[in-house]
Amino acid sequence: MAPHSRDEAAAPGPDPDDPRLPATSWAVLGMLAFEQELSGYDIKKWADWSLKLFYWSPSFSQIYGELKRLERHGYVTSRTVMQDDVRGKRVYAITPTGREAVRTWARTAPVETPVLKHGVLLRVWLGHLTDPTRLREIVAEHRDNSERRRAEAAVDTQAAHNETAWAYPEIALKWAERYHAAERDLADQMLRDLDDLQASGRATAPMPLAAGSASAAGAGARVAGDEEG
Amino acid sequence: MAPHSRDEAAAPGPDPDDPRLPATSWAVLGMLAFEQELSGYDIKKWADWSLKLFYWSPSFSQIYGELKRLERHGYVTSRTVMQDDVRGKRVYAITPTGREAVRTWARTAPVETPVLKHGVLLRVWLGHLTDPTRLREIVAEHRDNSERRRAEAAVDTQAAHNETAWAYPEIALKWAERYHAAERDLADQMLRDLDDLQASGRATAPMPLAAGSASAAGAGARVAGDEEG
DNA sequence: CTGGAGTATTTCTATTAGAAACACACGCAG
DNA sequence: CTGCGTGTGTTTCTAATAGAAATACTCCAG
Repeated sequence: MAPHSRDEAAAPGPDPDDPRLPATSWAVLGMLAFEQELSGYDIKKWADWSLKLFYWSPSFSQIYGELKRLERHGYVTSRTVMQDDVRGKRVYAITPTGREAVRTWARTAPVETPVLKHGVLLRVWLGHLTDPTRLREIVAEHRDNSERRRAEAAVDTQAAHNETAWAYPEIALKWAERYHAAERDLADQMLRDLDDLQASGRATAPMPLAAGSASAAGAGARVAGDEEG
Repeated sequence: MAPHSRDEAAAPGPDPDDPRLPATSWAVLGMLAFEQELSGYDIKKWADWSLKLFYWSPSFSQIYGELKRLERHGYVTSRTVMQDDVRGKRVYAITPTGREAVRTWARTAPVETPVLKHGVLLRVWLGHLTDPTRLREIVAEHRDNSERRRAEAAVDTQAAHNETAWAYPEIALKWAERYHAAERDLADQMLRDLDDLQASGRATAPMPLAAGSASAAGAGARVAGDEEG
């Protein structure tokens, strides 16, 4: 087995510095840092509402799991509040230790590459597999979706603007608004590129199925060119 | 147990339609659709080189796993080629069935939301946890990284332009070039927003640790406001 | 001949996505 | 009043994914 992995169930108390928690932990702890008791359900809804515009919303399973882990670390405490006589829910609040930890993370974590997985672009990249009309439809739909998300972000930006103390979320949401506007415009430009390709007649036959496609896969794939035994 | 889950080790032959494979499977199969025998290693290198600019590059473990699954489905075949007398490698080639399957996927798969996980934005959103100078540094570093990726994409776009038959990858790479340029410009705009916030004096004290932060978490968090038992 | 870089693949663990199951409350249509 | 859908709130399960590391062998430089 590994030397001791990166255990975290060892001591009951909080860790000395910040243990290397995944980004989602910090996101959850960060939400709690806005001074408010929140249940797992609250966090999920809030994330869906606003965080998802620039940071993929975590699943229920993960949120509840993270909350338990954060509690083990002493970063949050929880209590059960009753809503009617039988039903209760567990709400979490950040501790001073947790606040310190999330501050340290925000200050010192390395600047990482944003994760982007753009299915539409993958399909454009593989454009020779689809007929041009359908491909155009796909990109057009993506453009419309981007505009929809832009509008959503604009509404949320307004909402944040009206609340004092939401200065930073407002800046992030403004960024999201511009980001999704850019996505929309990028889609439009790509639509034009696609049309130009059509007009130039080089489309739909990029990879002759038989015949001399020897140098086909070009630069990236030439690696497989010197084998045979 | 579930009715029959979505088994895929059932029949040895290829599936009737397209079994619901994850996106990564299609990405791998799509690369093989460029007519070329490729090893797992080749695919990884190629993905790192170009796909990662718009579609997060899969890990070795996943690529090798996907190749085995694709072979079980009859979408690819493999053979071992010798490079010297002892060392060999396994290269994969797409089958007609596989080509048909990836075509069907490209044509019919729903247009899905791109996955974005932007750590930098998360930290801006939580800006009140960091001192403004450090936050500015983080965003500035992100801007520089974006410009670097933009330049990378520009080089690759050129390379694709010179190869015939790379029309669609070229369009995708052109998109990537503009995308990362947009990211760079968005970071610059956000830097200005951050400076404005500083100038207006509303920074660093958005969340009074004590005192009347009753309505603090605002719109999204008001959910926890009507409890107590 | 030792060390590092590149090729090539496998194994392991932790993180993450997503669906589903469960449980209860509330309002509304039949 | 009975069932049905919707919303709250949480847990459990499976599969997908990221990332590091182990293995192993080659070639080249010092």
